[in-house]
Amino acid sequence: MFSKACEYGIKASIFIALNSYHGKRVSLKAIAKEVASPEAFTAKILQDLVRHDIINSVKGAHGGFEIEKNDISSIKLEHIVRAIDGDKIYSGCGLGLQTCDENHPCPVHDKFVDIRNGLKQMLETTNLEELALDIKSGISFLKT
Amino acid sequence: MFSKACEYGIKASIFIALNSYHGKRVSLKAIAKEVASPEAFTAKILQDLVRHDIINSVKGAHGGFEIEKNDISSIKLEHIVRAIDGDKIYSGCGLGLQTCDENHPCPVHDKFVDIRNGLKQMLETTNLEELALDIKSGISFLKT
DNA sequence: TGTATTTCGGATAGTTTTATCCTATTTATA
DNA sequence: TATAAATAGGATAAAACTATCCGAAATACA
Repeated sequence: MFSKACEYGIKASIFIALNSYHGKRVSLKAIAKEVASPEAFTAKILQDLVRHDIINSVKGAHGGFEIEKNDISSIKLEHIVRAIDGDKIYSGCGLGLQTCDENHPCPVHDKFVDIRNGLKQMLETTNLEELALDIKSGISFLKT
Repeated sequence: MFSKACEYGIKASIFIALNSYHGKRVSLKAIAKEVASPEAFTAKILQDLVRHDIINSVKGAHGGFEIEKNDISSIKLEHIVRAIDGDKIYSGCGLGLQTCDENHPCPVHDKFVDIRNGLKQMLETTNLEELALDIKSGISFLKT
């Protein structure tokens, strides 16, 4: 469903949010360890998220990544997915037709639209705060 | 959502079904043209579908691909997707966790399960006959 | 100021997916 | 039987995705 890059990006963002909530900045190394992702690859993804203004980075000693406390609840999964995977999930026909709409639908257009709208809805309404809180309270997990 | 291979496989199967409905066998060349897919790559995918007993092939002059008329309505999209992409869509965690279930869920487990169940439901209930009939009546299209 | 720490960014490598090419094999028909 | 038409299948190439490496730049702190 999501690319590996996107999976890592989402998990990393949750972990950063969780720590930023307590005013703690986290390093790449700590992130990669906590979300079980390859460090160098994760670095690339975080750079991407920084460029898209979803997370902040601080270089140098005691540097690391963080998220503006006030932003945590307004960052939706959608923003992360768009930053990393682009519009792929949103646009485009389920069967790869160049133009696929009500007037010229592919064979599964209607059925596919329903499912994608569900995914869209989910990504647009799920924010980092709720996901981070679930981790904090031990309801959900970032690895294993 | 689906791999290219899967997209081509579904469209090809619909086109074959459409023709088998009228007792017409179709060639690889005709299929690739009608579904706008690369010929050689499509050949590999069709071989796969033949091996999985979803479509039949006939070698030699006047050969081609066909589907048992009686099977057209019982072949679900699920069968095609499974043959080509395997269990990928069904199994596995949305965020790539090795174990992700009710007891040890990833942060998006519940939300993800809902969406995947929708997809699953769609693939399990959609059969080749209805899709082929929509093409036949000009309601939907296989290319462009 | 020097050093350790840490992100940034370019280059490169490995893996999977997508796509092509060529030969072998099978079959209908003249 | 010879020939043309098709699929089968192995080898290979191209592209995309995943992953690693290393030097540069920035920063805190002794």
